[in-house]
Amino acid sequence: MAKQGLNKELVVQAAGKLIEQQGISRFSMGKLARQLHIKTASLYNHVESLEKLLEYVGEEAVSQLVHMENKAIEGKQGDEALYALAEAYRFFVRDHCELYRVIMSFPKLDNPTLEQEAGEIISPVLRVLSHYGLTETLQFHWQRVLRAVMSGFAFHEQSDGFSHFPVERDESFRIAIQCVADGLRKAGGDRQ
Amino acid sequence: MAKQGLNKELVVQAAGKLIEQQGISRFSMGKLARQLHIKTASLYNHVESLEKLLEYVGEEAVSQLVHMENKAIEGKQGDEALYALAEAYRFFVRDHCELYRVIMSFPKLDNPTLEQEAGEIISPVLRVLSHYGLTETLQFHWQRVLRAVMSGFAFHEQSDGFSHFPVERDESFRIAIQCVADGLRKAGGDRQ
DNA sequence: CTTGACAAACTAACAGTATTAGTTTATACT
DNA sequence: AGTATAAACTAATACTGTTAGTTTGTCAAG
Repeated sequence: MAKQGLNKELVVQAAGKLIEQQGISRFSMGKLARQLHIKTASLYNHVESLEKLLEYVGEEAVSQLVHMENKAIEGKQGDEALYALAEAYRFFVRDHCELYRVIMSFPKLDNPTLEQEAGEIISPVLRVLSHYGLTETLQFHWQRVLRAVMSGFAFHEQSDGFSHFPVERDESFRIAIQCVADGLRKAGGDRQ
Repeated sequence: MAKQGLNKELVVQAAGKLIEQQGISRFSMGKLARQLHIKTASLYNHVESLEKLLEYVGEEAVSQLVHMENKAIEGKQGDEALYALAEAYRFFVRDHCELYRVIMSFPKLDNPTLEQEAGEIISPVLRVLSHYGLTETLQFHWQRVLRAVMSGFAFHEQSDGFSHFPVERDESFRIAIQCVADGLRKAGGDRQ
């Protein structure tokens, strides 16, 4: 009624906040609408559907993650950059686990926008790998390896599959990244 | 009406099949009931809720996965066992990706039954690690590393975050596991 | 200043969701 | 043969996302 200056960006932003607060499982169009002081149906003036909305929220979250990764590695090289990258990923998942769930629940990345964003996602990873003297082919392979380690570790840590063991998770993380660092040196060593 | 011999096990089993066929996003109590030729409300004679049902389906899926892992590594040692374990994990996720989504979507593993099953999950991993001469502490750390690599790789491969690169995913996988194998040898080497 | 266009809110309705309470019914055991 | 019990049922509730059609507010052109 009051016709506030509401648009798609603000709706997506509010959705992200609500998901982060209450968890994705308790999120609904109705709750989002109430938070914005409009009726549920009015949301459809700004987003096409719940599915699309979650896609937008996910894209926004990925952008944030990539931004933090890039900030973390700037000015760094070699193992220092590698650790900084992995740590940024880990802390993002820790601090925004519900948003991370949204990203992970995407069915398939056949979306053109996401496909474009895939380049963004990989960019900081390739930047870190560039200091290890890999062939282009090996860069593609190791980019997969590194991303698998980062996301696998972050996911398990977040879902508590790790907790009840009598060893520090920080140390497990250090060992995991060190393992990748050693592998990278071995793979690129003969060209440096 | 016909009062078939329906019980919790059969319901969970049918739910798993339906999820695998149609995908978790298209699953509902109504569809499951129709498949079983009963009314939706009758399902609640066998399971407490949708959430619980998915928990049971997930537990069943984890059991299957662990069984395949154990079968894959039996009679093998060292790197051969390591590769066999990781491959079993990878192929399970590839062949049952919708069930894998159910497992991954568990909020937190504070469930006592899941906590118990956590031992099962880790058992084949520890068995593989036992050949590398690690201290007990290091075994706990490397169990986390290995599981992170396996699930991280499988997840990314399944969600297509890997596909559009001009290098083979099999080779990326080989490199990832080789990296862990080298790391394990380095970590356990001084005690063997 | 009025008119018109347009976006953004609304109401009303629909089909689908999980779930509960209360009731019938078939089977198995005393 | 009678009864207890588990498993089906019907009916109802409160929510879910979504669409169509309608009112309303704002901004720009005549």
